Amino acid sequence: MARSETRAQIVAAADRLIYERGFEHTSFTTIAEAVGLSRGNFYYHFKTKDEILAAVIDSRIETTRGMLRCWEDEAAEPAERIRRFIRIVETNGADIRDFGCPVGTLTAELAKLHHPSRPEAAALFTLFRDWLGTQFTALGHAAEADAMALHVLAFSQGIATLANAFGNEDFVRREVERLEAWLADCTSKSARS
Amino acid sequence: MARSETRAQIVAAADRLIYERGFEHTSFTTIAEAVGLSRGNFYYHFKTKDEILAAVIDSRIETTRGMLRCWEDEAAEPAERIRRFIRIVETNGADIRDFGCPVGTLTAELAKLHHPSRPEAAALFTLFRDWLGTQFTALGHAAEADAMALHVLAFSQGIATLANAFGNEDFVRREVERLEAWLADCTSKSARS
DNA sequence: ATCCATCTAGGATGATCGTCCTACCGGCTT
DNA sequence: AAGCCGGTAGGACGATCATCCTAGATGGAT
Repeated sequence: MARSETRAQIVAAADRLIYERGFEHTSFTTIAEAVGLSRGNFYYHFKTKDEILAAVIDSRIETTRGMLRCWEDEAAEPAERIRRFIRIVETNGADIRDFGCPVGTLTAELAKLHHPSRPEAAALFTLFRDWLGTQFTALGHAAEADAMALHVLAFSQGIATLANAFGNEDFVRREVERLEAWLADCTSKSARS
Repeated sequence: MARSETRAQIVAAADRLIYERGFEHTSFTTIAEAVGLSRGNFYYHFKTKDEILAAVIDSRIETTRGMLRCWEDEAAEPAERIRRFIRIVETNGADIRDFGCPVGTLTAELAKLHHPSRPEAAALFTLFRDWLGTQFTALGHAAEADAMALHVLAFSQGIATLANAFGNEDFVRREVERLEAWLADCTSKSARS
């Protein structure tokens, strides 16, 4: 198989495994078995475990960029775009209940490990933060756009954490509605002004 | 030294280490060095690593119970009690910026590990949930008390996660104010009815 | 058919992990 | 003084980890 193909397969498998089991608890052997390759062969594709992590984070950044672009294409209205973001916790409900938010849990783990890739993981948050900020600016809240973006981000993280802890889907819908109500309130204010 | 004393020392050291580095990344050796005991001596006090974790969680539950009782003693007003809870993210600001919320990060890690002590860790959340629910009931919101408790809990978790990711203290204060404003709105509603 | 670059398999290495065992020490009882 | 017992030290154990190396397989170009 071509080098890049195998690499992509490894990254895809590692991505999922790191999400499900955490970075530290994901071993070379586990990834190798998932891809169907021999353990020793990894050195040819990735020299260190940290290199795999970096590739996974890069891949996630690329995927996220694509998702944001997709939301921009599908929805012209900034408020509707933000709603797309808010609803991921429902869309990916099952995964979040089982494994939490991929971004939040990875960032938290890397922080505890003092891992060099921690800033890159946090950059995933920044991606959402900036994109949401752009949408709030478009809604006419330029001055508070970043604060509002962080609010939406934080709220979503909280929902994900508790959904994972309690496994309660009623709660998720309720909090999503609460956040959407807050958003509707924001847009009505911007329409008035 | 008496058995119970050493045990308490081990639990205290393990508690802190598990918070700072995560459960999996905290080894027997690390805890032993922190307490100043020999590695092998642990078997006398704790037969397995999971046993230490269970003891740490029990200790945290007891500490939390004490903190909640303290808030009840210090503040007669339910709204003020809830505000005490909300402000932990500021009180423990430095720790949260470095290591996140002790409850949230531990629960998330144990979920990924499919660890048998996961329910016990989640019970820490339940402790706060029930206590907050009691306060909201006292405020006259019996019907939505649990939902409101979960909302406060989720909000706090979100703040903690992002504070850890971005290390931004302005954000923490802003979101705390937002949550306190929401709470003030709730109490004014209950006063009116 | 030969050759070379690409890719793979599988084992060796040293470190660290949780776990366990046994020899030891010091203070108390008798 | 003798003996016991709660507490300790330190090393051995097998497993697993990330990493590294080397021998072999594959397949297209010559």
